[in-house]
Amino acid sequence: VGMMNVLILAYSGKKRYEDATRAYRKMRALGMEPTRTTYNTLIAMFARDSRTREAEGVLRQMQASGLYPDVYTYTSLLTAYGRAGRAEEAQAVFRDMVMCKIMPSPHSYTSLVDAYGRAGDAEKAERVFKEMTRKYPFHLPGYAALLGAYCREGVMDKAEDLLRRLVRLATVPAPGESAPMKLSPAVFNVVMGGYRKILDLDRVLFTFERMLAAGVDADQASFHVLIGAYAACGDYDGAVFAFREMVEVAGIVP
RNA sequence: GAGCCACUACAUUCUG
Repeated sequence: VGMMNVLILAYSGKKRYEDATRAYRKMRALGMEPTRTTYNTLIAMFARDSRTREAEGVLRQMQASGLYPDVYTYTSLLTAYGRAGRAEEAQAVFRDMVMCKIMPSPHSYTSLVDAYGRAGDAEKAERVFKEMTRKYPFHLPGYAALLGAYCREGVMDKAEDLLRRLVRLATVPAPGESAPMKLSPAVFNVVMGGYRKILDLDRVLFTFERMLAAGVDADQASFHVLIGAYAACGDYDGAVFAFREMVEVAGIVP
């Protein structure tokens, strides 16, 4: 069973839905009992692609086999509805989770923040974010999700404020910690992406520099945004330059 | 019994 789970996980990572579900069916045909991990893996696979219908189907099979959803299951369902732009249903899942005494993890909060962000409701995204930071003050994906919400709405001043707070947070160790929090390139990438969308190349570059100044290394996504920003603004020399920088730093071409 | 870590779940670009 463990080996089948690994196989299904491998398929799900490559988005081979047919193969993954076939492996799952074969499992049952061979008389093996799928575990919670089996179901969770399948649900997550569909969730990432906003295939809520299929995710729900797997959930029902999971329940039919007597297994209860856990925090992984619920978080994937949050992701499924969130990515599908169905924030209210994500909220319903969240309530359900709490009612069933499953403690939402930082992942869960992030998915719900993201759900509201995608639905264009930055207000509610903010509310969930605040709730998250009460329990998990330093969960970077949660910050990135809210930054993304602001960027999608084009309220870059709010994104700036939040990013500034984050950079400030990272200059000083948290209470009880010896080292300051290490920021991820992703939080900068999100903001760069927001500026790219409104074709503000200066701010994209400024944010990029700020990331380096904060001691954070640009990753592949950073360069993709950067190159895309140059291109979108018609600066092809800049794009080529950024591309060369990327290769020189160790990036690879997708 | 407790604490770290790892596992199936979270955010940013592109690809599919």
